[in-house]
Amino acid sequence: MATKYDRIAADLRRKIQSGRFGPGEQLPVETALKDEYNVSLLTLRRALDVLEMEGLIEKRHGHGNFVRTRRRRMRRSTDRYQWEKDRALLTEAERRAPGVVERDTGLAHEDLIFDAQFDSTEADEDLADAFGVPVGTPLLRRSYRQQSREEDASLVLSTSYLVRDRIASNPDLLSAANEPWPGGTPHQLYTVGIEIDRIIDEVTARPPSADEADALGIEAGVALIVLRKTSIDTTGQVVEVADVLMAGDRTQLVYTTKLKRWPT
Amino acid sequence: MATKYDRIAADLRRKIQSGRFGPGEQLPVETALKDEYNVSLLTLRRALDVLEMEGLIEKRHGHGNFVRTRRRRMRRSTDRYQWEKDRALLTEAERRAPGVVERDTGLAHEDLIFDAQFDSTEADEDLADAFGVPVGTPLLRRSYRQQSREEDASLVLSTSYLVRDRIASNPDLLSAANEPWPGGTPHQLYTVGIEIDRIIDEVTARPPSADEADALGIEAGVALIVLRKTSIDTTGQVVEVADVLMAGDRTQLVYTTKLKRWPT
DNA sequence: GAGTGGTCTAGACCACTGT
DNA sequence: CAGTGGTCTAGACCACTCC
Repeated sequence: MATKYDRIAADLRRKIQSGRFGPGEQLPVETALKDEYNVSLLTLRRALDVLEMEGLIEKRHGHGNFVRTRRRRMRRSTDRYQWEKDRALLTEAERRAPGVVERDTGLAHEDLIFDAQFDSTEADEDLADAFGVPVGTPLLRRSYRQQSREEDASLVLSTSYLVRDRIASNPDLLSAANEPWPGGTPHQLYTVGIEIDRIIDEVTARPPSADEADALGIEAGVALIVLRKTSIDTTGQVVEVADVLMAGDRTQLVYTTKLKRWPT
Repeated sequence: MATKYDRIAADLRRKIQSGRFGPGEQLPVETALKDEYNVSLLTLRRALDVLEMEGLIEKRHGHGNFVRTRRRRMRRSTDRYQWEKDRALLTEAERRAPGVVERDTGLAHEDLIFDAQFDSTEADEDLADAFGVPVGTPLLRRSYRQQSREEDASLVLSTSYLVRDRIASNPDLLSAANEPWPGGTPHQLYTVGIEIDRIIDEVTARPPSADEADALGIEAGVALIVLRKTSIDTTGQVVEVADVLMAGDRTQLVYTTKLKRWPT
């Protein structure tokens, strides 16, 4: 037999999906629902937890429980990679034009909060393997946060790693004070003679940890898209490894695969 | 101030990540932990819920709470699309060789459970938009489940849509009895004169609904990768739309983007 | 059957949100 | 300040797992 809270959740789910409770609408208060279903408050709240986890409702402390409305999604397509690379060869004035984030989100520059922090670290086993360098190799770690001002929620949290020795010839690259860098990473690498040849995206998903949920401004019931982006230069060397975290409910990754034609 | 369960969860998290409790190891029983932290059983269990949601521990009813071990991941690369397309031109004997799922998972055919169900439906607004046809257009819906026998957990749940009229010239394509079809969808389409030119993957993530968690054999604390795969033929028409659900903790999608070289 | 986690209750008190 | 959800307790009883 299903549990009480499962049956209550199923009933409410049905009412939401049938439009009995519409998007954005407030559910009856918990004490009323508890009486309606003849259960204890805890059991009723357990049922609501289920729906929250499924992303169907949103709990607002001191306010009420509301049916979730669909969020606007940021589309992040791989076109961005070619676009960003091409931009690296433009003049500085041209590179100062709106960047790749504005392109993905369709938001104006003023609506975005940008934050960068740099520090030094050493390659652990995972990163050493990704870069093909010995464990302990000095790395530059760059943490970025790109947040939409209006929604008060972070869009993207990314941590980028570079092998320190390979970029040290341009000291400007070592300081977060120069961020946001016009032209982005492709241009930064260009200044030290590196051209990116291909980029490998590895995508998984998982629930956010407490810290990540906080940093990304994610509510319960939102999954995390975890993207490891590996950039390889024209000599076949891995030059950048970036771990990118995005809220699953407001992000859509788009990948197009062009297939070779059959022989006629 | 943080809540009691948050502080307990943080303490246990630290102990897990520091190796104080190693992978696969059983945590102390709940009554012991409750006494150790001087809280009620419910509060202690709330702390464990947090860790379960983060995928750090696994609760086994009647047995104990265990530190999660990392799962083996299925890599699903876009190479599969070209590989599958090329296979459509082979002889039937060759097409009967292990298919794309075996290729992704590295599992033998005998280790896989395959299940297909076909039925008829009509294009709703979403699908009509995707196909570029009027709402109400008759569609063939094909639901597939591919499951690993040994892990007793479904790997992939996918729902594929085809415009019925475009494939009806080969009645064999309308019956699930002919699944698994040697050579897969690319060969099926080949029999009605369709060649796929490119495939667009749109990736998002969200928590599973109760049904989906059940169907995919997912535990709490696992996110769902949701992939919409749109196949476009050489005339620019959308020929197949598939919604693919995968467990986020055991799937890794791999996309490689080759960039054009800078002019020298 | 002994030991484990899962569900559920009734009630107290705290914290946040709006007017 | 009234109304909402959030945390916490102590204790009862049920369901699963393994020996």
